[in-house]
Amino acid sequence: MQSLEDVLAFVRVVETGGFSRAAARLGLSKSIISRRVARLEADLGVRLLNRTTRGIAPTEAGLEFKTRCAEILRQLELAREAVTCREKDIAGTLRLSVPLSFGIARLAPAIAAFSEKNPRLSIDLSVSDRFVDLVAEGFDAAIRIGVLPDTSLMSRRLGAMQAFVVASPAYLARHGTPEKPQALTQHECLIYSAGSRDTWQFRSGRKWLSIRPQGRFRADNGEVLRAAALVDLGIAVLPDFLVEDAIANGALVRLLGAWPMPEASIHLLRPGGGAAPARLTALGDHLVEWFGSSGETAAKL
Amino acid sequence: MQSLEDVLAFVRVVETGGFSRAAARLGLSKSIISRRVARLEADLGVRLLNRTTRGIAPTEAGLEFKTRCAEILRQLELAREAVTCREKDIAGTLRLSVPLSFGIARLAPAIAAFSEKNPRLSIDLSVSDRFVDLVAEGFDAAIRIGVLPDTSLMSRRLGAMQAFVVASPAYLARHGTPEKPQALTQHECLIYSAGSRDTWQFRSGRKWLSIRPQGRFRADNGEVLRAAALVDLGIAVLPDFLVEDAIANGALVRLLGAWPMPEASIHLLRPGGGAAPARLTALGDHLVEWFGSSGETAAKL
DNA sequence: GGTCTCTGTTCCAGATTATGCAACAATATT
DNA sequence: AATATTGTTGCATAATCTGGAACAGAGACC
Repeated sequence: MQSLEDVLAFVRVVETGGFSRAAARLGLSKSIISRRVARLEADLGVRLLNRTTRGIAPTEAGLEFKTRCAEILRQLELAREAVTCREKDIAGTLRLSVPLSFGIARLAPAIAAFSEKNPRLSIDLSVSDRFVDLVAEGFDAAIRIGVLPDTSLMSRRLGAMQAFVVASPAYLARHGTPEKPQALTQHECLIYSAGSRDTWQFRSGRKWLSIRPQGRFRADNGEVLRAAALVDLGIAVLPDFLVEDAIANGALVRLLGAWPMPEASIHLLRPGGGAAPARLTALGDHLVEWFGSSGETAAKL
Repeated sequence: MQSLEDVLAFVRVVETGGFSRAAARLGLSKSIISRRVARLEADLGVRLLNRTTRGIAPTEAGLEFKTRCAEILRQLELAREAVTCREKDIAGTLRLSVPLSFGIARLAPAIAAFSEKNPRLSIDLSVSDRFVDLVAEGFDAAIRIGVLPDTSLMSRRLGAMQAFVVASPAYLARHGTPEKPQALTQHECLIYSAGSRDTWQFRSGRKWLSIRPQGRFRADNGEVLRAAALVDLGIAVLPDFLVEDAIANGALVRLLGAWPMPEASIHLLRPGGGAAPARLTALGDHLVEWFGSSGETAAKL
């Protein structure tokens, strides 16, 4: 395996017509250049240069090798430029994994707007509540809500999501309205079965209150729980983006407003270390801005 | 200036799918490979691979860089050939893809002998049952047994391999010895699950007899099937090179000798047209002679 | 002819880098 | 739970690289 430094030294010697000039060109001593070319000749088993004390002349083999290697060096530079320019360019393909309900309700418009702003970028969105292996499945990034699952991933906080306790007016008419969190244990609670926690958290002054919900209905999807609440089955804890409209139109009522629930952070996750590609940084910036304004909207409810 | 060693390490990592495999291929430790690729990424300022503890996946940039650099490495090899008159010389590097069990059991000694005869030649042997793309993965040639898969490759027949029906003496003592091929259906057959055929072929006079073997044990590797036969699990069809020793020492008995199975041809494949490089022609000559004499040996069993 | 300048080569000692082993954490498999 | 495999990193040793200096050969100039 020839060393590229040997090849470069040789090519420069032929181009400049001498070892000393090549050395000056490359900012090295002439002894290094002499040695590199000699090593290249030894590796190849071919004499590339005829030497006199007054200079050099390439052999026929040397001329051919120089021609080919100058092109190879050029191709290598093009390869380097291709990958470094790409990283600085908002182009190519961006593969994203996003949560199901959040992806449809909140992210689709955000990413559509981003895509419109960056027409040279293709976006491949995979919508799933399943935890994907970003590396093995070839994703550039994932958007995740709540607890971060894997510390080997690089994360950037995009904003927050607020959970509300809600029930239908008909349910409340029949069962009464809970006046404080502890009263929930006397109610039919609609339970999210994919959560990392089996308690509902409320802030009470400086403290956090944990309530273990009881109920006969469980589901691992927020939209299903919303549907259950809308048909009067019970009290649910649901993210803002799933209940904003129903609260606005009166189909659901927000409860226990004096006991706020914790916000869940929205994060952009990506594999590995080092600098993020430009297209990911741009997406992150765009989403921070998007959720920044949307987050304020939710807080006003 | 990227180092060619770094580039080569990276290209091999992508081709083999991992650092450890690339290290084995290049005969270096995995720590060197890890560091060379990391240095290449640092030099370029671009992440080329996403890493987990279980493996790697090239980034988009990584894929592009690999594609370009594989070509650059090839051009460099062509430059070398051009000046060393390699076409007429048995020197340089010969990259070969060979089947797993056959490569280990039969080819290694043949190629070791060839290498001894040609000390200026380096040999890079890749042992795999996977079908490789000779051109894309930079192989000079492949050795294949049986059906030829791709007519765009140039092939040269080196010899043949004979399959035998075998079982252990203990299995036969317990279950009896089949007197003709049809009796195999009453036996426990050990089935090769990676074959292109689910029948066993026997010559009966001028005709071919197909028997569909029945059995509870399947494997996609000949050595596994041999091991199963040695522990009395049943009757297997195995190539000569895997059972010669066991037949010679009585651990396995050859059955149904009067109904020969078809020979499988051994071929040397290489890409493209034109004249073969001298080193490939020499290898082919050497292997023809090697299998010629070995083929006779098998026929005597 | 003598001197100077330029060329490429090789020696030498110090600086720098490469190497493989081992340990480690993470993950998958049995 | 134990084992195997993956890729990363620390460490000590070995190997290689580097530039300056010395050298020989050649040409230009006075």
